[in-house]
Amino acid sequence: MLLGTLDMLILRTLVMGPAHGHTIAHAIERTSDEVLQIEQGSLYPALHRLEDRGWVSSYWGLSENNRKARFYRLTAAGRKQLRAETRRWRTLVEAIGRILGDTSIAE
Amino acid sequence: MLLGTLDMLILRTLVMGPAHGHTIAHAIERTSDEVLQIEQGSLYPALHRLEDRGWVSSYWGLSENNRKARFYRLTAAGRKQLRAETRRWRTLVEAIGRILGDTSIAE
DNA sequence: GTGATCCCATAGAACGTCTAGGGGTGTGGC
DNA sequence: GCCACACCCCTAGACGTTCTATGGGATCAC
Repeated sequence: MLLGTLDMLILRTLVMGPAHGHTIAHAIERTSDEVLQIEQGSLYPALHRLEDRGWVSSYWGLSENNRKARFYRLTAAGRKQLRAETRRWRTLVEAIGRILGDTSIAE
Repeated sequence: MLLGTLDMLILRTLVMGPAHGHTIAHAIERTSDEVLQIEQGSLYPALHRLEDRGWVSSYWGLSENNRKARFYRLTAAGRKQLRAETRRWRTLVEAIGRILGDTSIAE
């Protein structure tokens, strides 16, 4: 019901420009104040999945540390997908918020 | 990463008092303005899971429509679990919100 | 007595994620 | 020169939740 959120986070991160896996993971962890932890075993399958679906494209390059790294770039389709997923996410959060309620009964 | 949200919603629904599966599902769907759809194939496994973990207890009774129905009641442990899951949920939503940003770049 | 609605349930597939590995390469200290 | 360490990529297999598909029984309206 709420799977696939990682995909959205990756796509969102790539809006800032192309990046490689290691960087993407750190960016997400840092921006979330370490709340979100991105395991490598989740990250790379996700990147490959996104590429298979045409939402990102990739190329080999050199990292800031002079190491071989695969960079990912957002495609037009990926941008569209991001918009759709973001909308859906906000809708879901709002809906769940209505159920949890504003009160502190369950808080 | 975000699985198990259904459990939280069920527990939250049971705060209002004991209920049976059919009612729980409808309550969640109605409160969410039909955004959330609860499939029976997700609902019943979830209820059994919650009972196995001691977060709800169940008993047979009669529904408002005079039909045999299994009612679920929140336990003390379930209440505690709900508080924990709700806190975690809010933390996650906030973290993801920081990544999505307030701007409309990706909106 | 037929159809619709209510109610419970499960098997099996699907999917994303995690655990637990494996490997290669540049950098800095000794 | 060598070693430790951080950087960087990758995958197999297990796991947990959810969905699809299906089954059955019981009550009510007509």
